[in-house]
This record gives sequence, structure tokens and C-alpha cells, in this order.
Amino acid sequence: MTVPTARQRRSDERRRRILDAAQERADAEGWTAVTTRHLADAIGYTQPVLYRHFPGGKTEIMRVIAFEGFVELTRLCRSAVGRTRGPRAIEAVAVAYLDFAAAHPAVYEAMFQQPIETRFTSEDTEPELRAGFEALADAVRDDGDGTKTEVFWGALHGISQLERAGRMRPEGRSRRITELAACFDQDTP
Amino acid sequence: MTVPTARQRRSDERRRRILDAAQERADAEGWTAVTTRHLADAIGYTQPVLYRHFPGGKTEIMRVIAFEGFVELTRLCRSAVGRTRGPRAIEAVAVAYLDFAAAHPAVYEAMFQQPIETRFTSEDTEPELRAGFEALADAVRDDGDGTKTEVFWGALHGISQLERAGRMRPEGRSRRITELAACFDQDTP
DNA sequence: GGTTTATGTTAGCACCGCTAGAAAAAATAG
DNA sequence: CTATTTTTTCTAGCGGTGCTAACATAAACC
Repeated sequence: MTVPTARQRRSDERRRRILDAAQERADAEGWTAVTTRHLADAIGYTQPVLYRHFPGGKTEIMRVIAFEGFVELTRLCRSAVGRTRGPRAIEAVAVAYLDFAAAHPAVYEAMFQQPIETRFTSEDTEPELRAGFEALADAVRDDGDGTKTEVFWGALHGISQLERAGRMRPEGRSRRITELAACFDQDTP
Repeated sequence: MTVPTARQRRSDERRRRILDAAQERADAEGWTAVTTRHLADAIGYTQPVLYRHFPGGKTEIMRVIAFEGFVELTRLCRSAVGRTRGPRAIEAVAVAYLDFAAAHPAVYEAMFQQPIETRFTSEDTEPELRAGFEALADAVRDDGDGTKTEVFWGALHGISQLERAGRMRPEGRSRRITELAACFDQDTP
């Protein structure tokens, strides 16, 4: 078995192209600019073809992109923290986190903002989300019930969003990261 | 002059009804559920009437609601901080901020998330936003360049959004606020 | 009362996500 | 190689969105 039919392969490739086209356009123009018509155009087919690959339509496409985003962000955070702890680790993970959110704003939006994930936290995302959470917990040396990590995560999330919305001075990023490390390193609950 | 014509009064009342209907429905069902047709229906007129009051259409309606949100949130934060400082002030302002965001999710969304405010930060919102920012600065005793306040604000923003998205345990709210106060009170830069 | 001005409605545009049913292409059987 | 079945793709269209021009109505003014 597992003979990858030429048929199957073309299908897989096209699925990838749909996801890539959606992510690229979303990051550049926002999710509202990602329309099924444009997407179909981008892959050289008509709309109904999209629904063969993603029966859930645009929502499912966003969901898949969000899931891949969770995997990638977790990997980046883990890699940034490594074996270091304390302020150095906090700064490293903050840079990784904020860079990802800035580089892929639409992916990040699909992950946390879009009303996609109602009943999706408890499914496949759970392990990924948990792994990323633990990378943050390691960085801030959270040995409690996770509250400190939650607050740290909230700060990262909030800063990324407010930076994106143009509400924070872009040049102050490094100062914010230093401040973040100062806030979350010293107190040991 | 300045004779408040019955005409003018009816117009003002209707404008208010439009805003109220939009905010109510948005908070309950989300902004996508706020359609011009429904809105027109809610006030007992047809669509074009909306555009007489708000030539910018739905976008302008959201903008006005966001602006009123800035005024209200600032008022609440100022009132919560009052003359107190330190951890007590931090906790008080955090409760006020998070309560507002939770009570009026759509208003909060219009304020910070919706791509409305591109060229609107430097306009009317500037003073309001600044005033609210200063309330937060007072709470955390920021005597520096505002970086600490930015990080604190980011934490509040992020926590409110992640709570709303169901990403944080709802019952952990008070623990997070305590942790927040601990993080942002002790270090004096 | 007649005229001007403001107000409201009807009808329609271009776009959206999505889908049923016809047409084309590919795989399978004889 | 032909005939049949299965899969894939397209055409056409549904109900919805924000928004607007052109017409009808109501109010204010002289």
C-alpha cells in the first residue's frame, strides 16, 4: 500500500498551494482580502475545487493555517529558550514570539483572534498550545500553577497586538523586552 | 441661532439609536452580525438613512463607538486609580480595565483591533488614548520614558484578549491580577 | 397655495461564501 | 480499442454583504 498515486500527489500539491496562497495574501492584505474567488484564481481553478480540498471552506483553511502556526511558534519558542533560564531566556523568547507575530500577522490573527477556534482548543491544538505554554513557563521559571506564565504570555500577546495596531512606538521594542525581563525575572512567588 | 429644532432633535435621537443598536448587537453577536440592513430595520427606516447620519457607513459607526469607548475606558481607569499608588492601584486599574473589555467586547475590539484606526490615532483619539495611558502610568509609578507603562498596558490588553478567546482559565482572573501587581510594583527602574 | 428644500424609499450595483447539477476528464472493464 | 463507470472540474446561481443613484414624499418657507 501507500503507493502515492500521481493523482494523490497532484492533489496534495494543490492543497499546499491553496494554503500558501491564502497565508501569503492574508499576511499582506488581511483576511478579508482572502476571498474564495481570488484563491481559486491563484491556483488556476474555480471556486468549487477549493471545497473539495477544504469542505469547511474559508473557515477550514484558516483553521489549518492557524494550526500550522501553533506548531511553528512553539518550535521557535522552544528553540529560543533552549536550556537557558532567567532574564536571558525571557528576552530570547520574547524576541522570537514578537518576531513571529510581526512576520506573520494574519497567521497569528487566525491563531488567537478569529472566531474559528471555539471548539478547537480542546482538540488538536491542545498539545501544541500546551507545548508552547511550557516553553514560556520555563523561561520565567514558573514553578507555581501557571499564573505567572499566563501573565507573561498575556504581555507578549498584548504587546504584539498593540505594536501591530500602531499603538506603541516601534523603536521601543527592545526597551519593552528589557522591561519585560526585569518584571518577570525578579519576583519568585 | 442654536434653536434646537424639533427636526434636529429627532435627528440626534435617531443617531443615538443607531449607535446603541450597533453596539448592543455587536457586543452580543459580533461585528459581522451588525449589518446595515439589520441596523436600518432596528431603527425603523431603510438603509440609505444610515448614510445620512454616518456618511462613512459601517466603518464610521464603528469609529464613533470606538471613540466613545476610549472616553469611557479612560474614565473608568482614572476613577479606579484615584489617588492611590502601588500594588493596590495596579489591582484596581486592572480590574476596571479587564471588566470593561469583558463587558463590551465589541467596543473594545473596535478600539484596538479593527482596521479602522489607521489615520485616527493622531486625530481625536490621541488625547483620549493619552489620558488613559497616563492613568496606567500613575498606577505603576512610571517615572521613566513610558516603557514600563507600555508593558503593563500590553499585559492588560493581552490578558483581556486571551480570556475572551477562551485561552485562559476564567477562574484564574484574580490570581493573574495579583501576579500582575507583584510583577509591576516591585522593580523601580 | 405654490415653491423650494430636506428627508425617505425603491431598485440596483459589485462583491462575498457557498453549492447543485451539467460537462469534461480520467480510470476501469470488457 | 471501445464502452462504462468513476472522479474531477466548471457553469450558473442562491442569499447575503456594504453602499449609492434616482425617484417620491414630506416638511419648511415665502
